[in-house]
Amino acid sequence: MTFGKFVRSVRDKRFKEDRSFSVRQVAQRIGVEPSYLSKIERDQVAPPSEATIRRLAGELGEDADLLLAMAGKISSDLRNIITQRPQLFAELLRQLKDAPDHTIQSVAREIRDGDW
Amino acid sequence: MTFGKFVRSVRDKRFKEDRSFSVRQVAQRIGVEPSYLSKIERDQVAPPSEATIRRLAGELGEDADLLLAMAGKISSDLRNIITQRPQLFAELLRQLKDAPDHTIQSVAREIRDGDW
DNA sequence: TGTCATGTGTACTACATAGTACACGATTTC
DNA sequence: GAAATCGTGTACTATGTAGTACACATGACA
Repeated sequence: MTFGKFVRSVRDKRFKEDRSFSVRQVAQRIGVEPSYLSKIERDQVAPPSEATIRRLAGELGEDADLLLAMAGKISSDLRNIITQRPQLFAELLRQLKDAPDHTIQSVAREIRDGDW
Repeated sequence: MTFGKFVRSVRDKRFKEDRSFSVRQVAQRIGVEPSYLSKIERDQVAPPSEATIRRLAGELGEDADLLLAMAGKISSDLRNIITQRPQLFAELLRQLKDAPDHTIQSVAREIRDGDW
C-alpha cells in the first residue's frame, strides 16, 4: 500500500460518516492546497514534508510514525536520538533487524520498567 | 566538531605520514572534484551525499555511521530497518534515548547471543 | 434550474541538494 | 629555475523538494 492510497482510504472512511473530511476541507485544515492533497492521494507527487505528514496524521487520527514510514521518512526526533550515539544504535538496530516483534516489545518494556 | 573540520583533521593526520592523502588525491579516489572536497572540509557547503560520505569514510578509515551522523544523516539500511516496523522501533528508541551506553550495549549483546 | 461543493488538470515557483569545470597563486620537487 | 603539485576562488548546472494558483467539469440538492 502506497502512502497516497493509504491516506485516501482512511480519509474516504472518515468522509462516509463526516462530510467535513472532503479533500478540500482536510486540505484547508492542514494548510495545503486541495489540488496538492489530491495529487498526494493519487501518488502523482512524492509524499509531503514531515511537518505536513504530521498535521495530516493528526487530522486523520493515524499514527504519525506509521505515516512517516510509509513516506520512507523517519521522525526527526528518532533521527536525533540515533545521531547522538550512531555506533551504539547502529549496532543495536542491525542486531534487531530480524528479531520477532515480541522480542523488540519486551526489550522496550524492560527498559521502561527499569530492569536495567 | 563539524563534519568538515573532522574530515580535514583526519585527512591531515593521514597526510603527514602519507603524501597521497592530499585534497586532490583523496578527491580523485572518491570521485569528486578537489575544489568540492576543499569546500566540504571548510564547511563552505553542506556535507555530501550518503554515497560520497561512505567512500570518504572508507578512504580515511573512519566509521561510516559516525561520519553520517556528523552530517546529520542516518544510514539508509538503518532507515529501512525502522520503516519496516516504525511503531515498534519508535517506542524502543524513545525508551533508550536517555539510557546509559552500557545498557544499549548489553541489550545488543544479549540479542546477538540469542538470550531472547 | 441555478448554485454550491467536489475532485482534479495545468502551469508555475522558490529553495535545497549535490555536485562540475576551470583558473589562479603559492609551494614543493627535481 | 622549470615543472609538477598543492589548496582554493568563482561561476555554473541538473535534479529534487515542496509546494501555490487558478480554472474546469461533474454531481448534489433545494
